[in-house]
Amino acid sequence: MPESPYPPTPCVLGVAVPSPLRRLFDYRPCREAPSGGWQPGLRVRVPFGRREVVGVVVECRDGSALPLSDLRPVASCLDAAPLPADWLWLCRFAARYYQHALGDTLHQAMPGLLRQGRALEARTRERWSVTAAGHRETPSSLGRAPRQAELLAMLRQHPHGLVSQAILAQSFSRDQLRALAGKGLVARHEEPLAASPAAEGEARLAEPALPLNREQASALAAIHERLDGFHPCLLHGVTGSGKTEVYLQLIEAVIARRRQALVLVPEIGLTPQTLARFRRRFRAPVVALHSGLTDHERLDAWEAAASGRAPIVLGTRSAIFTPLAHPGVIIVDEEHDGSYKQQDGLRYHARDLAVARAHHHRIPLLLGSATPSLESLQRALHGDYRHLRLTRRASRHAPARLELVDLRGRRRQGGLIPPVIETVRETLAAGHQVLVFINRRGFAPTLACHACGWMAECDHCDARMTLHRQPPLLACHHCDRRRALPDACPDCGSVDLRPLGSGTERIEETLASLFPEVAVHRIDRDSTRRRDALEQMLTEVRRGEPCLLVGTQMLAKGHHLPHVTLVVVVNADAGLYASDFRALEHSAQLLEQVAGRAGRAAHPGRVLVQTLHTDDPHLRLLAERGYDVLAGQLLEERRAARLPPFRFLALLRLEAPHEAAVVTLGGLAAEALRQRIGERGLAVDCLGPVPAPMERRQNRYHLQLMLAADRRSQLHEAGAWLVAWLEACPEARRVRWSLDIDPQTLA
DNA sequence: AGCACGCCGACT
DNA sequence: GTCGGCGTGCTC
Repeated sequence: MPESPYPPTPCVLGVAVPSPLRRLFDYRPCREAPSGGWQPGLRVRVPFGRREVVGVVVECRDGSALPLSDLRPVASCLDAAPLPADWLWLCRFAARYYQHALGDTLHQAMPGLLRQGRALEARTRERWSVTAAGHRETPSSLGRAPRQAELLAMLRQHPHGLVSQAILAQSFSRDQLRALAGKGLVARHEEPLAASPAAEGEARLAEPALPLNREQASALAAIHERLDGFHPCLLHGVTGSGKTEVYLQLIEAVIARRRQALVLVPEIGLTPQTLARFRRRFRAPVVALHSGLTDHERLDAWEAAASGRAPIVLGTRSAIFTPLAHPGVIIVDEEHDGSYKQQDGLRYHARDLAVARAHHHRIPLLLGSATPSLESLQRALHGDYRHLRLTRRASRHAPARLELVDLRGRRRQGGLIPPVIETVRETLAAGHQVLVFINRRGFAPTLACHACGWMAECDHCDARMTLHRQPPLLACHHCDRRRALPDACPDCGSVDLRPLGSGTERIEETLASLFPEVAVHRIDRDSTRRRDALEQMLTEVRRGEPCLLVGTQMLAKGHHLPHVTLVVVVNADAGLYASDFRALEHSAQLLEQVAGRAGRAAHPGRVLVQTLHTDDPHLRLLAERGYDVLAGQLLEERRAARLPPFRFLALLRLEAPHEAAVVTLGGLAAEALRQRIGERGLAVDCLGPVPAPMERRQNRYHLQLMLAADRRSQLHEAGAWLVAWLEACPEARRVRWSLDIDPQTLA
């Protein structure tokens, strides 16, 4: 039998197709095989039902469970080479771990243009700069080529080179460039189109590294000595202890080894300032991935990272899916931040995927936080992660202690009690700035009738509507419903309608009337809706004039506010007494973050925390001994209560317009699952079904079923079985359901 | 998720 | 007589 002259062609391609169906679809290859043969990772256009979609080849097999004659052929192959293997690996891992459809996972992890079937091509620009030889060269030696001499002279004016476009615009030619390059006088560099366009024109000089204190140096050394191999570290450093400087010097070491650094920051952390700090620091391009990019920019960034041309990639949650040709380190800043968890679709946690990815690549992983999540802290204490601590602040001052202020029986003015207002007055008089923190936007949490007790409620949710004044309306923060303010109580007709409680707008109003002589800046989602509004306000504030800042957690996280010396927390209780088992952890993190805004520069700071529960043991522990001690205590409580991180959870959420459908399905699913758990002898607890904390949301009923297990593998098995059962269950077709692995909140 | 098929209500 | 509501079923 003569050997076939063609590369072996599999009979069947297992293709992941963008759909919630958790299985592959088999196709026959099309006539023209891609040059490298059929391989996993190639995008294909395939007929699917009555339409054509872009899928990804995941398996190349000899046969199919279906008769080959039933298979439809691939319409066309869209790639010459497969999409990056590390990307494909991560998507497959995430789909398996989060029990999500692979086709859907791949689809959402791909830049939009690739989803649409666009070709993946390297889009770069060339930069030309003078070589050492070019600097020594005397222009006269180019006597017979005056244009080349002029070109060389021009390039000498630009120490960091010029992009081809700029050179050609000066009516020099590509031949002249090539001629100089041929003589070794200039050199050509290719750089990603997506990187650092802001640096164009401005001096591309790297800013020098800052000197490290002993703790920073030893943290850096600990990572530096093991740049090869999986090496997870928790960089646990108080606010202002210089975590970022450690990141920057680590990145420097990584890119010096020609490897890439992937840096994740929380959603509100990727500010122009952060980006500018990275770009100033490195001569190498910094590629940023954020929501403001166009589809083309996003694809360019992806390609630059995948090809290895982007040494530093900085992005939010979804950036964990950026392919890397030469991964060198993954850094997750503020690793405890809730924005790393995707709350719909593929419900992944970017920090957890970062751990998996670093392990896969055998590279170091750095998780940084002043207030680590209990998950990461436990792993560090247990020795799974190296625990690197930074306890010293760069400023002379010790971190401000929380001072608990008793709200009981005190008259409040816009939420603040007289002694607190007095302290605000003194601080402003001393020429400093004050930050007032309240985690509620709007004017007041609701509008109430003083005659009959009626409160404004949302028609679509089990929730009160928030009163806004700018513009005046009632808004539901759980759905997008808005209503005009009623003139009278809809129940009793009384006109005595009053705001109940305080939000940012009301505090702003009160403070403006109490302190007419200083500016009051409100910073929340409503006031910063306009792009750059936040940056403008912060720039104004950093000028240092005495002023009042009123804001939600937007203001609490990360921003450097050197002139703030007093922080007031209007009400610490809201978060402390929520039903969610992570409520305490999250409010402690938030309080510590807010407190960290006080006194970062020349002056020491104070933090006043108003509460009705000055005797609350957790709050006192936080105030008296700080986050770390409280976190230790919380870990013990979690251990005793058999909650994460000592146990693993998965939450099945069910939702439908009609309550009956959800309740029926919830009951059936729980029953079926319990039976299965029994049959398989799994140590998995199935709790519920119970109504979700807010049963009705956007006019849909929400129910949930909790799975808990000591062992991940058993939780995974139970979850996988439940998902398969639901997919086959006819009653589940009219109910929207999703399984949330490692749920962050129970809402 | 799409997308079509299919069987019942108020309109040019 | 049709346009269109969303229930049900299917996608290699």
